[in-house]
Amino acid sequence: MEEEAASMRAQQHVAAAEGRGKKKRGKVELRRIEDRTSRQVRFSKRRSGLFKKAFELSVLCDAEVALVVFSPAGRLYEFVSSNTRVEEIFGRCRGLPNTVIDLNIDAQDSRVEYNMQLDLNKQSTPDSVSELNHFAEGALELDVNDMSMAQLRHFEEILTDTLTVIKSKLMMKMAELTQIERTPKKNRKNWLISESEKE
Amino acid sequence: MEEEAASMRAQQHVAAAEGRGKKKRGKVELRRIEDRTSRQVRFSKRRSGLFKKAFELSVLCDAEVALVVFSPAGRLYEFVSSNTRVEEIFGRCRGLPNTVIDLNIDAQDSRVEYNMQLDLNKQSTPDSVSELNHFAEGALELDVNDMSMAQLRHFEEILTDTLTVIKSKLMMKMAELTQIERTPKKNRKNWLISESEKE
DNA sequence: CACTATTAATAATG
DNA sequence: CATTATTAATAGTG
Repeated sequence: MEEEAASMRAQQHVAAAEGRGKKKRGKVELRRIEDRTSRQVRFSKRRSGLFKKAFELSVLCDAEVALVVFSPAGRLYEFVSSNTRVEEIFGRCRGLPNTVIDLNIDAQDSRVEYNMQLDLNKQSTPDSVSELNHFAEGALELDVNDMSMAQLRHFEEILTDTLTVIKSKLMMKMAELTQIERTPKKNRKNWLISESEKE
Repeated sequence: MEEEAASMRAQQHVAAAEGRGKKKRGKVELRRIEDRTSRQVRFSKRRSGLFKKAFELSVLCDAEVALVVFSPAGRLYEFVSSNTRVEEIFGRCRGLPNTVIDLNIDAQDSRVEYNMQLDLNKQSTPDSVSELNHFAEGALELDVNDMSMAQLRHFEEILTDTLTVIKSKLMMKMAELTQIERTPKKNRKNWLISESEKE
């Protein structure tokens, strides 16, 4: 009775569309759930699972993950790993009135430590990156008229210096990693995004 | 080796996970995988699973799902359930300059206008200026040695972006002071401004 | 990359 | 909303 599962396992990525079977417990046909109540329940459960998976991927593999889900009711749920490029983009979603920022990580198992580390529900993350985010947001929305020329220049100077330091650190780190890296078959030169390639 | 495993499935709350060093099959500690090869493998597998889950959620619950994943190597994977508002957000993600935003004031980049529009609706206090200055000064003394590659890149991006804005504001201020102000430009396309929608 | 033993997710149920 | 029976995901391995 596992032949279906076996065949599905062969094509992991896209397919999963077969799902034809009896109404056993843990099995579900992959099509739109008609019953509204049931659909809502499934949505909540699966959304939690999906966000958890996204979180795990970001932690385990040090990947940058951004996930946005609009519920059928139009509610917005989002998850952004702490250090990602698209964070500021998703930040625009927060302006929506019906916005709900949700990160439902099960805090009852052994992953509590990491939840505390990456808890996005709390705004008081003592992370330097988060502080920088706040800092940047504030800078982006700062009224230019409230800053004098001197202030602006001072600000610019500080930012330039910091950026210089960051860039040098980046280059050192890159050189470090490329040196350690021992995979000849894959060209890992793309630290800047090139979305057209697949691996 | 596996003596403690199977029979009891009642325990769901595992608080302390650090003491157990057994390498069981389906179990993994939720922390960054150090081995690069292993991490890459895990990334591929879990990415597939995550995208599959996202796809299933979108189909089953008729939800709008948008998922973006940057691999540790910097490669971009994305999934968008349908053409929604989210899609244009992600479309913006592709177009985001990730290195240097070369913005000169003569070009009248939309970003500048975006910030100017914000200025009209917002009243900043002079306190925010000094606050930001303090923040920026503190940023200089951040220990970047402890930051990961992704953090550094993100940091760099934030700084670059902020610096660009500051520079443009400087130039605006200069232009304003020297009274070479131009005629107001026509309304350009909004730079990712989400209007309030609800259902 | 295919396979299998485990764990994790979750559909149905109380 | 908690529990349980199933299925699905996946960690380790050849």
